[in-house]
Amino acid sequence: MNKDLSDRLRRHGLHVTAQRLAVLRAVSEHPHITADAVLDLAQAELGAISRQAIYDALNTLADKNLIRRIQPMGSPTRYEARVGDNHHHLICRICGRVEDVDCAVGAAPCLMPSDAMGYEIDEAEVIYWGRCPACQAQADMHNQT
Amino acid sequence: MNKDLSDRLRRHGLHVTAQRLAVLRAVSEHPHITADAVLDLAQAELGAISRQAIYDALNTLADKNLIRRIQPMGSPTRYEARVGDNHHHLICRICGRVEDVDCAVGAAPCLMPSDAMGYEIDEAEVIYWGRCPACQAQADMHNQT
DNA sequence: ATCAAAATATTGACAAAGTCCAGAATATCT
DNA sequence: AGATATTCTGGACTTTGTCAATATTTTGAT
Ligand SMILES: [Mn+2]
Ligand SMILES: [Mn+2]
Ligand SMILES: [Zn+2]
Ligand SMILES: [Zn+2]
Repeated sequence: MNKDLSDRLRRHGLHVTAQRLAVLRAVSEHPHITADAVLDLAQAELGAISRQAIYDALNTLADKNLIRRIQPMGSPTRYEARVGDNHHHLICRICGRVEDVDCAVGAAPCLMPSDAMGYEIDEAEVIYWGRCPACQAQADMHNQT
Repeated sequence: MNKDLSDRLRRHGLHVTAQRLAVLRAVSEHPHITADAVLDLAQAELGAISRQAIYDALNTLADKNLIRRIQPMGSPTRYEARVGDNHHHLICRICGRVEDVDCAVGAAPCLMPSDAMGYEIDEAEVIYWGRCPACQAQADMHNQT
């Protein structure tokens, strides 16, 4: 319930506000959600909340690592509350579906590129692009002779 | 020279125009360039070219796989002419530098996630995030006691 | 409970990166 | 030369997000 979310905020040194709770709940319950969709959910929950408060909350939560951003090409930034496991994503080129994928080799193996060139790497962001089963079926329909 | 670029266009079924040549040259000679920078270079080369023509050319070239888009967080879309080798990128969180990195394990090994979930995967996009050597040095300066 | 300081939220303007439009003009290919 | 493809103009418009000044809320110490 709210106790859980409040604690998460407090543990990270953040004031607990209705706005942040609504945003954190929206992201927790809807993985890979856009800021716009968060706004809709939060407005439904609170009656009113400013767009700026949404962005403030999302940015603060991301800064404090309570949530994570992903930014697929051609889509606005998306947010998820599943953090700390360096998991990857699988995105359909046709319909935009996003799936979570566990790290391919084990615990964050992808942090090791073939040559780090002196960089101090803290994250490997991996997106697999393809066509989801539904969109494949759809395409097959179309190709029927 | 121009012969090379023209052939690349023709081979992909595209009309050869001064605008497309200028755009393709800009991208080929400046890996990870932004649309805005392409506009500057093309204007310098041709005297005049519309912003719309830049985007038309970039989108057409990307559609035909003559160039590739990458879209790092917090930066506008970037374009590069190095295609077909599924190479990765290393980006500095501080200054935004972008480096090419060869595929980690061999020939596009990353196309295999731990579980493809029925997706038909055609690309694995990998971005390593970190701090470049210069930005590390800068930070160290600051931390000097 | 009360109160002040610090942190947040609201509001409205603003900005960046693109897209869309639609007819007229031009260039390319065969 | 003729058919087709591309570009130009240039403003309006959209989406995603930030900025800055002001108002409100939260927190922790009385
Ligand atoms: Mn995820
Ligand atoms: Mn590259
Ligand atoms: Zn799909
Ligand atoms: Zn750097």
